[in-house]
Amino acid sequence: MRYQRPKGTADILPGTSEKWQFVEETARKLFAAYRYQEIRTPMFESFDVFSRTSGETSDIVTKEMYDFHDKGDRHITLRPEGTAGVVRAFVENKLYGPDTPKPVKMYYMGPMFRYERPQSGRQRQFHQIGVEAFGSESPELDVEVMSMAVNYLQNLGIDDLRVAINTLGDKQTRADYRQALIDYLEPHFEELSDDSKERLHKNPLRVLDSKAPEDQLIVDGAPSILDYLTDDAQKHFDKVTRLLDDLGIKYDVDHTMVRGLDYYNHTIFEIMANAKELGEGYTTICAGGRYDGLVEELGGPQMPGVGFGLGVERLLLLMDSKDFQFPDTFGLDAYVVGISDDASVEALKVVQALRKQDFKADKDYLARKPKAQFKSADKLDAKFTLTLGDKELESNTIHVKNMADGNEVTVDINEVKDNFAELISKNFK
RNA sequence: GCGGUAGUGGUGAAGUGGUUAACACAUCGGAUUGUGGUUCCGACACGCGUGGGUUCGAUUCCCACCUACCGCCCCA
Repeated sequence: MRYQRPKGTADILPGTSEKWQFVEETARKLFAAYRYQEIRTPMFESFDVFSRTSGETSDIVTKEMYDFHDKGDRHITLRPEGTAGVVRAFVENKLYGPDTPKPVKMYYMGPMFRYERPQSGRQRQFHQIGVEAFGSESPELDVEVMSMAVNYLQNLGIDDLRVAINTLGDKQTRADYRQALIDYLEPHFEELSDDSKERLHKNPLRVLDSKAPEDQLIVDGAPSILDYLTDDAQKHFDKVTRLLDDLGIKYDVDHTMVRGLDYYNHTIFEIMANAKELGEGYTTICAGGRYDGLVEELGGPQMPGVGFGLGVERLLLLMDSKDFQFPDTFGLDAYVVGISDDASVEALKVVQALRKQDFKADKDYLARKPKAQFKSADKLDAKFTLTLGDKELESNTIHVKNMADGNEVTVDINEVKDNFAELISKNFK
């Protein structure tokens, strides 16, 4: 064991990669139905792209980012999330222009990087699937994005979902609320956990989702952001909840839910699922929200946006815990046994002919004895085992056996080479 | 970055300061010279995460490091 993979990375091996493909395929199909198109952006960006969008929250930028200087002394960051890069591309390629119909709807999937201590479902290289929609302030788009996320998870067999929503309102709302929160917390300063003492002035909203029990007590009595919404913010939020009701999407309003980033406004949401593999109770699998200021922040015009991201590793963990039945994609249709050097050559031709007909076919490449070859056929879960020996070679025939019921028949070899499907329907039930 | 637990073959694992590191599964070979999923027999650890130390001798004791898992910070 000379070399090992870097800390916090994983090899996705055959047997598991099929699950990934399935999850990705499901996303592509569903997102297409919503008219979202794929965008592929670089896996690394200039450090500034992320430091800018992450809003100076020092921990994220200094501690959690995978960054380095390249040979040209450019400060590079391996993307820690999808949104910033998509927004950068949106601006750089002027997708805000009149040529692109609004809203611009895009999705992405791929690896993301965070320099953190690995735990189950949290790795340094992990994968996200996400969507972003630009160019509409309508609450309807908020709800479309949410419903798409819910649909997606349901399609993957995750049904005991909890959708939690909240609003961060507009700038005015947040400024008012931030002050109100500080005013409330300051008298309790000494009772707060050390972490929350830190957070109080840096990012007071973060105190709200502290896990420390002593903080919980104080937070319970804290003012709610819902009482500080401006008229516009209130209107937006009301519309969102009404639309969710109309669509029959169940949700809870959690006024203590916040985001670590400054660019979010109005609707934010998290979708949680219940699985003991991911910890006690409901844990977040998907998170998203509206970010009307972000395009501008990266040098574009004033252009609203909304989106979500979800972690694929956690999703897969969840599906496994629910014993989700992935479609079987690696079953073999035919295994061709060749019982001599000559027969082996002919077997290769048969295998090729079958593959051309779109059957999954394979043969032995280790010059193994017939016995071992038949074992392989069984092991590989082949539906049919075709046998070629000197006997068959002479008469230009081939032996076909249905592995499920043991029925077998000897036929002209060209029947297999020309139309295997017809041969099966003719000879086997 | 901080704290805790662990690290033996392809896999699950037992075990000991000292000649051959259990057992099971898987794999390969044979019984059965052309038919599988059962059975029987046989083979299968460059040696016990890496490096150093203690010792006559270490996989077993000590130290450092690496990695995994759990918790904290963080969670875009």
